[in-house]
Amino acid sequence: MPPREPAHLKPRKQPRQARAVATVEAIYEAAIQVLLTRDASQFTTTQVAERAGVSVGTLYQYFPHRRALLHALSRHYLGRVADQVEAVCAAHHGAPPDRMVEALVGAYWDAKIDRNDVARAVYRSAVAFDSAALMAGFRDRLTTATRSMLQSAPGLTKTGEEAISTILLPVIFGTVREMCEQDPPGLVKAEVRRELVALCTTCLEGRLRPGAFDARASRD
Amino acid sequence: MPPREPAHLKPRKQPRQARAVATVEAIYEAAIQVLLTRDASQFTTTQVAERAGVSVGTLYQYFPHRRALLHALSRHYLGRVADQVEAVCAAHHGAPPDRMVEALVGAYWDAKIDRNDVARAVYRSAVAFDSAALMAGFRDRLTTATRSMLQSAPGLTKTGEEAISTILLPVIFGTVREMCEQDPPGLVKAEVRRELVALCTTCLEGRLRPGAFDARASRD
DNA sequence: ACCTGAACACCGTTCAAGT
DNA sequence: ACCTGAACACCGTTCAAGT
Repeated sequence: MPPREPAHLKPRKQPRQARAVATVEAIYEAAIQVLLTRDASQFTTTQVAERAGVSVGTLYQYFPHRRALLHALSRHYLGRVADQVEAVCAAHHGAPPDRMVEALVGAYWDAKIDRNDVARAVYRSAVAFDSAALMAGFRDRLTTATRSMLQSAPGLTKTGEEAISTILLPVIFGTVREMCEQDPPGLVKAEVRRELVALCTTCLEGRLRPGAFDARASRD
Repeated sequence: MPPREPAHLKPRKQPRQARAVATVEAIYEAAIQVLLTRDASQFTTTQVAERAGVSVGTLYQYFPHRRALLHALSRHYLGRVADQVEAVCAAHHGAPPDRMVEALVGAYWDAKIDRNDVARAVYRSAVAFDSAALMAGFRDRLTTATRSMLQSAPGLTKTGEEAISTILLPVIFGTVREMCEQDPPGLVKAEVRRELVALCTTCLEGRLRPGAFDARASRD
């Protein structure tokens, strides 16, 4: 379980009946749509409620204020991405280092880029209000999962693992974010993804003890 | 000269007298301060005007609406960053490839991280309203400057230059952005910067024609 | 338990009046 | 040429009334 959110951002109450669940789902979906319109300052509770097909009062039954809605939306989405990346990392414990990197970049890339629209909406909402704590928690989860995977790598020293975690994650997070926001043609994205994997792999190989290269040589 | 901005975002009029120039400066400064408060949705014209020590009416004399103010602020700042990077790129035409990379990363890093507060404010304003065109123009300027520098590199083939431009800039932009927003301790930042330069240099070296390594070997 | 929508305070924007 | 601040429309949020 991630840490509880601060009281002022907590959802006001949980839906109990089925139609209430549907209402909350509709509000989330509407929020994403509205966030993706040109001017994010048009993200008004009125707009969201209207698009969700409920009255403002209903929205305020579940979310104490606009920021709480944005917070819940980001939390929901970032949690899912973290789940996916954690699973992939866990599945690659003990794998050859280059496979680890490929898996990590791939998992994060897919989670973000495949739902490009949601990712962009969340990036927007994340700056529209202050979500530093939320993002920090997200980064922590991925950092922990990554480091624990890397620590299981054959031939990677402890200092090598530390150094690499410092640079690897900012590079991956940052590059993927750039792709989400620029949203270039598919071919360019594919090239960037390939190059990113290559870049990170090279970076990792520089940290391996000499003998450990063998684990890789057997592949291509 | 960069391309003209769309009519609806143009500043309403230019200050002519000295006190008017001071007024506009004060508005920019106040806007940055307000953008840096916890909740960016509190970026209200009332707040900005109050902090700048002028009345709302004055603000609206120069900026037709809130978004135009944000746009002008970003434009002003991004223009300065692009100027700096372009100058550094121009100064390194014909330099050894690894010096080029170091200079490029360094120039971009310094421009962003040294004025961390302004950079964060601009990142916020850039998503608060739709600034896709502004950002695209900024990227284009830096891409052009970078490619023209790299084309002058001894031993770099044309396809090598293209491939590297595709990956190099997203990685640098993305990583620096992560650092601006996380704002980790100085030591961590220094390490990330060092590693980023190393990463990009390695990436570049992989594209050089064999003989060209000599240009580097003579350094360390 | 859930939903509604009128009501109030506040912010974006305008404009008539001032120096 | 520049500045002011009251005025109007609209959005965030509440709450009394409904099923």
